[in-house]
Amino acid sequence: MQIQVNTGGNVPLYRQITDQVRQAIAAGQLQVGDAVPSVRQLAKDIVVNPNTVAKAYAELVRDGVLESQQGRGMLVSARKNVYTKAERLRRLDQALDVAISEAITLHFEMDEILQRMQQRLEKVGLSRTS
Amino acid sequence: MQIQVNTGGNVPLYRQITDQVRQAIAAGQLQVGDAVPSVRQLAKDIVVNPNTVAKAYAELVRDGVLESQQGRGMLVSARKNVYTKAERLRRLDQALDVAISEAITLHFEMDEILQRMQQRLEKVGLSRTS
Amino acid sequence: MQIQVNTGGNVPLYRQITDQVRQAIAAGQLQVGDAVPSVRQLAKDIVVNPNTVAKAYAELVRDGVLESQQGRGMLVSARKNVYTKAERLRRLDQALDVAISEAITLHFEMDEILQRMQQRLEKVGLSRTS
Amino acid sequence: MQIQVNTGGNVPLYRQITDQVRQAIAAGQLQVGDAVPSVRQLAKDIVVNPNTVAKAYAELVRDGVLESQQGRGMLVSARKNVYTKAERLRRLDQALDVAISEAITLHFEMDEILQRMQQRLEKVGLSRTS
DNA sequence: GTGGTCTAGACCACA
DNA sequence: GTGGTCTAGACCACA
Repeated sequence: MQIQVNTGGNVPLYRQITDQVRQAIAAGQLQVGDAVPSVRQLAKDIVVNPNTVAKAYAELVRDGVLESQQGRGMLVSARKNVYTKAERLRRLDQALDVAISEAITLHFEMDEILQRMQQRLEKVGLSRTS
Repeated sequence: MQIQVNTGGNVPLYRQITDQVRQAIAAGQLQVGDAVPSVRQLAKDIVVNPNTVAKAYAELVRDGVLESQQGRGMLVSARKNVYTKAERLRRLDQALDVAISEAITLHFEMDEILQRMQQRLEKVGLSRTS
Repeated sequence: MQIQVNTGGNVPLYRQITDQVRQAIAAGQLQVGDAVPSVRQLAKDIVVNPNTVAKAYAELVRDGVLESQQGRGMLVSARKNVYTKAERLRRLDQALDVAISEAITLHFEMDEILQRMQQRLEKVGLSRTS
Repeated sequence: MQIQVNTGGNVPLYRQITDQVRQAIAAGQLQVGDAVPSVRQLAKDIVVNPNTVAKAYAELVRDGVLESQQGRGMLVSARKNVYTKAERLRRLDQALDVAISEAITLHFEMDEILQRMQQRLEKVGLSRTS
C-alpha cells in the first residue's frame, strides 16, 4: 500500500491517511486480514507526527475498518457499514450540497460540475465498478 | 427566502447561511437587486448571534454575491465571475474533493456518487443547460 | 517582519495588518513559503485582540496571499492573480478613488498627488519594471 | 453646480456631496461668496435624505469651506487649509498607502498604478493646473 | 502549540 | 433603523 500525504491542501493529514486506507481496501489492494504498517513505521515513511497516524488508525478502528491484533499490529477487518442506508445517504447529500453551493457561486453549470466530479473521482482512484 | 440552520452537524453556521443564500439566488428565489434580511433580523429569526450572520454576509460581499448599501442594508449584487478560470476550477475541485472524501468514508461507489450528485443538482434548480 | 498598528486613525486595525503583510511581501521581506507570526503571538506583540489578527489573516487567506497549514500556522502562499482582469481593475479603481477623495478634501492638486504617489510606490520597494 | 450621487458604490453619500462641492470650488465653478443650494433643495434634487445633506454641509462649514449667512443660506467661504503642510502630507500619504497595498495584492506594477491613478484623477475632473 | 468558530456585548458611521 | 469593527472569552479540531 502506497500512502502519501500533502501538507499543501486543506485536507487534514489524518483524514488523508484514513481516506487512502479506505481506498486501498475498496480497490482490493488491501484484503481482509492483511496487515497495515505500524504507527511508527508509517509515520516515518510519510514524515508525519506519529500522533497523527495514531489518530487516523483510531478512527479506522472505531469505524470497523481495521482491528488491532494483540502483538501483531493492525489488520484489515471485515468491512462493515456502520451507518444505515438512509443515514449514509443523508450524510452524502449533505456533503454534496456543500460542494454544489460552491459550484453555484462560481457560476458553473450542471454538466461542467458532473464532468469535473467524474474526473476527480477517477483521479482519486475510485473505479466505476469498485 | 427561508433560511434554517442546524447546530448539530459539523458544517459551521456561517457556512450554512452563505450556502443557503447562494442556493436561493441560483434557484431564482432571490433576484439581482433584491434585499436580504438585515443582520439583526436574520440573527433573531434563526436564533444565531448577529456576528455570525455578519460574518456570512461579509463573505458573500467579498465574493461579489451581495453588496452593502451603507446604512440601508444588503442586496443581491449583479457582479459575476470575480475569479479567474483557473481559480474557479481550483475552488471547485477543492469543494468536490471534500465531498468525495466524505463519500469514500461512507463506502459509496463512483456511479452512486455521480447519480446522487445529479439528483441534488436538479433539486437545487440548476437546469442542464443553464 | 515588523508590524505596528495605530489605534488613533480611522483605518481599521485588521486593515492595517493586512496592508503591512502585503507590503512586506511586495518588498521581498516575506518570501513564498515563509511563516508569518502566529495569531496569538502577533496579537500579543501589537497589543490587539487575537480575533482581530485572525480576521486579518482570514482575509489574506481568502485572497490567496497566505495559506493555513492545519495546526501548524500560516505561511506565504504562491497563489497569484486570483481575480479576473476586470475585477482587479474594479478593485484598483475603488482603492484609488478613496485616496483621491481624501486628496481632494486636503486640497491637493493633480500633479502633487501623482508625484507623491510615485514616491510612496518607490518607498514600498515596487520597482518601475517589476 | 451639478451634483449627482451614486448609491451603488462604497462611497458614503455625504462624502460624495462634500467632495463634489470641493471639486466645484477647485475648478472655479463656485467662487467665494457664491451661494450653494439649500439643504432641502439639494436633498430634493439628488433624492437623498435631508439629514445626509445637512451632515455634508456641516462638515464643509467645520472645514471652513462654506459659511452660513443668517437668512441667506450657505455661501462659499474664503478657502483655507485647516491643516499644516506636514499634516496634509501625512494624511495624503496614509491614504495613498492604503491604495498601494491593494494594488500590490492585485499584482499591478508601478507604471500601471500611476497611469490608472491619472485616469481616475482626470475622470473626477481635477485639472492639471487647478 | 496552531487556527477556526461562536457568543455576548460595546461602540461607531451612515441614512 | 442599517452594517462594520473590536474586545473578551469559550470551545473545538488538528499536529
